[in-house]
Amino acid sequence: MKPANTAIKESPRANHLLAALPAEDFDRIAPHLEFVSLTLGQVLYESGDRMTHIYFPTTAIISLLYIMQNGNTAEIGIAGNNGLVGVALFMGGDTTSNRAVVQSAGRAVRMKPDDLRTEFKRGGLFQDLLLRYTQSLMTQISQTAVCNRLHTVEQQLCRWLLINHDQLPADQLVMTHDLVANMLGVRREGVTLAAGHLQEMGYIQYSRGTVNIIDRKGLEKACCECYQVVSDEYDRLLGQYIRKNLVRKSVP
Amino acid sequence: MKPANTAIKESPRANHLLAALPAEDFDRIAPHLEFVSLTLGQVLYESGDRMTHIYFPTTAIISLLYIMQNGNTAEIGIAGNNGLVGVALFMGGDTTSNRAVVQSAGRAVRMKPDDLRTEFKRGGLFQDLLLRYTQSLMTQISQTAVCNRLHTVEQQLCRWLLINHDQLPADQLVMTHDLVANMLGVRREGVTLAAGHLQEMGYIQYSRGTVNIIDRKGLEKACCECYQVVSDEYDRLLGQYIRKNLVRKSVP
DNA sequence: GTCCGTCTGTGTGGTCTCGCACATATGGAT
DNA sequence: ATCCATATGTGCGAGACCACACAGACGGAC
Repeated sequence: MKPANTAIKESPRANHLLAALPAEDFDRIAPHLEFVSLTLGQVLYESGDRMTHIYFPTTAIISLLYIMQNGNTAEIGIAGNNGLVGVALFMGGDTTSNRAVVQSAGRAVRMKPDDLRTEFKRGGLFQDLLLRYTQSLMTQISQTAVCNRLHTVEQQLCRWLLINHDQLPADQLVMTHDLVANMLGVRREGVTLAAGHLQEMGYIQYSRGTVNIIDRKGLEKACCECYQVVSDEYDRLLGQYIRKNLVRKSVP
Repeated sequence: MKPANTAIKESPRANHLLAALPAEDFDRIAPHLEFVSLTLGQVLYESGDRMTHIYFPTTAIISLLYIMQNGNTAEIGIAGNNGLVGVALFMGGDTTSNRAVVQSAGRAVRMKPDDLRTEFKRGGLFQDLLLRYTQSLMTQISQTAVCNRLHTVEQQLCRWLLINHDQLPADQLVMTHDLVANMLGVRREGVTLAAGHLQEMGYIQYSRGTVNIIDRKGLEKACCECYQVVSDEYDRLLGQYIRKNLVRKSVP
């Protein structure tokens, strides 16, 4: 169920985008990469902040959260070892109107804006990868919009669990109902209810802040189509670049 | 209320992104632009279709619609004379998982993918503009996600009316409740109710497929913050490039 | 003027989610 | 072992939206 090779997790190459670069490109970029450890709840940047780095998670998972004026929150995207955080740095805006917060503690490599932009301007494969990833992120956000409109809390919880499971080496997630509620933009009680049902069905097993994925297939069945759509689109956009031994769990 | 200069509507420069280009860049691109008339309901591309052109609307408005497997629909973004349709062509994916449909009949200029990519690869201001616009589109989609989760149909209807109003020369929109319902991903009756209330408040006046914006300020007050957030972010990202005489109605 | 398709108004009952209140359970700290 | 902060379970009334059904109103075609 988990990738056999754990040693690779200690390299920047544990990030799938960086892993997709040929040695020539990677070697040029590598000196500009800095390893950092990220703790649960850590904020990488606030809405409107000028970003200080672009992050390529290796084992951490980062949430992109929107915070309403009244304090309500809703997640619009997630990036783990299959992505990056900080598209605004190469898209040109330097900031975005959301917060990036560490969802699951772990490590990432990061890069300074100037180094990033220099490399981006070269216009080669690195640029292609970043732009393609950005498009896949747009798909993810779009699908979140649709999902928010049309699907139940339980379906969305399934989707959220699957997305996070994809980026983790194990079948255990660290998350309280309250935390997930903030991500999904719903009440804590709603999550308790949905999670209770999923546990009853035998798909997950949870207690006090940890959730174990017992039956992934079950979750996939209980989920709306949104998970698969985003997953497929990521594969279509980036699958050709991503090394085979690093493809996600969900691939058959 | 409407721009004084209507002659400019007949030029590709009626599109704000094209208008932002210095003569030197524009003259190089102009020979590759083709004027087209778009009719209400026309589909520019289907989900998964390889796009045949990138479109820069001059007077038309295009909706980006997601269609669920069960036929439900929800709009994820809109592009009028302040934007473009077909970001996937320069982002690298060539297709997206949504449908682009003409929301308001009018004209646009379009460009072939190869010509577009050639110009994009030059890496100058044109590339900057396209990437910045893409980031603003991401903001729009993000905000749609949040709005779908947290706001009422009436608030969303206000937002939708304001966005469309911004791109139109007059204060009249052609739209049935049913059409808007498909855009917002809600029931037709829900739109009737919300529209009835807005009419009662004296903000709009409608009958059989046309809506007149009577009191824009009123709509802005009845709206959620989402409209302003997206509007401000567009200005931040692109305002510096857009010619002053073409800025949107909402600017004070 | 008449007809007919389309657009809009309204009602009923059901489901989902909300906000709030409070009870219970768990695991770490002492 | 005990305590306590945190996490989870549950109940209740309200509101928003749903699906479905059907009535009325308008406007273009003839």
